[in-house]
Amino acid sequence: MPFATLVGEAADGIEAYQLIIGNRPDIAILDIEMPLLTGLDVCKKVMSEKSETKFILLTMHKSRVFFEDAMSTAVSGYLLKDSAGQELIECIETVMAGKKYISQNIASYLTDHLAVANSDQLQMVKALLTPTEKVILKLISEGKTSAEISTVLFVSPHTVENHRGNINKKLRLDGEKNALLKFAMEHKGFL
Amino acid sequence: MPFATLVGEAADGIEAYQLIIGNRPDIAILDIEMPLLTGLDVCKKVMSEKSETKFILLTMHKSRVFFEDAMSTAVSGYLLKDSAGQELIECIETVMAGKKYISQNIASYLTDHLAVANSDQLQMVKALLTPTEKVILKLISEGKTSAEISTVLFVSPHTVENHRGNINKKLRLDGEKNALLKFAMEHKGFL
DNA sequence: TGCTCATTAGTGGTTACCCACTATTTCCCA
DNA sequence: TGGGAAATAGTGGGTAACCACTAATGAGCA
Repeated sequence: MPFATLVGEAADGIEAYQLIIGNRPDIAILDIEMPLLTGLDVCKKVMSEKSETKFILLTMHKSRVFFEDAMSTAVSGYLLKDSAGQELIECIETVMAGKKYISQNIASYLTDHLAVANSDQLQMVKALLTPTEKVILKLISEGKTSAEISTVLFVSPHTVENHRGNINKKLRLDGEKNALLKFAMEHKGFL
Repeated sequence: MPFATLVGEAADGIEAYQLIIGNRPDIAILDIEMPLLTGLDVCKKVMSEKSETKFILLTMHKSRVFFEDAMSTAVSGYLLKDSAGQELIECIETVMAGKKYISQNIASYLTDHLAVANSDQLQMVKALLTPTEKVILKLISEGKTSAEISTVLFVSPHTVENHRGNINKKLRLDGEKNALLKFAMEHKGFL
């Protein structure tokens, strides 16, 4: 990054949008929490107009919703304000090189969040389910039907259904129809 | 981290395992690619014996399979060999503080991987589905049944079923029973 | 104005999942 | 050696998802 030119600063989202459209910078660094338009709104609006501008978003919160939204909007960088000072240069360089960069804090938050899936009901899985039941749960998480599972395990479909029932009871997946499938898919990768 | 004592180095997985069991270090830094036992194998083996040792894994590959495996084994740190030099100290400090640390490179790989979900069928979603169909798909991804969706949208259950059928046709989710639910849950967060 | 598409609503039928039982065999452990 | 857990297999019944139709209404467009 030999040169860096600051084309402007904006007080709110609309101003930011106009600045970006007017100057077409390589990189726009936006606060998610902005008046009028959020950083994400600006980002989406600009991207819908075939801009080459790459976006780095700053946020105060480790909000999962914002993060997932940002990721699906193909944002290039995502920084927590806490760490923006130390990481900003590295982030800009990474983004200029065409790669993505997310805050180390967010990264650890993500793994923590994954670890969250490790608590509650996943504890029950490990504690309560028998080996066969765990295998079946894993196969369910891969989208297999009871019939398919029965052919994989060389057992009767009835047996698989029976195990499903037992798993449902143990995990308190009461009532609703595809509760087990939903549970299995939500915890995919941790079974 | 005032003091650091190196309790030993190992040439293969079994040696590493014996060293860890014999010395009970605070942190074990393991190569995933090792002879006899992989770093993950060693990690699992030690953890099954109620050890307090925390694990940092090194790998050459950005393999998703290994990463997910490591995460579900509650590994504390995960570094690419490329960046191990710069990141190792920070990683150790983070892990000693009880938090998790994953390579910046892996983090960006993960976001890239999320972006992968953006291709193929998700393109079809955006291109082919009508607004109402997208809304319904999103509600399905949240685990709602057709009946629940019909009450949310103030329409007949038949209408919802009808939309489901159309979505299935457009996305070529032929045949299998809960194909739409599976698709919706797999792409949760990107609808 | 006619055409298409989206949305709405319905009928009828199949299948997969779930629920509540019973029952046998095997294996481990007190 | 008896008791309990796990795996196996079955019967019977309910509901949700899917499949294949038909059909009316309204919006947008050539």
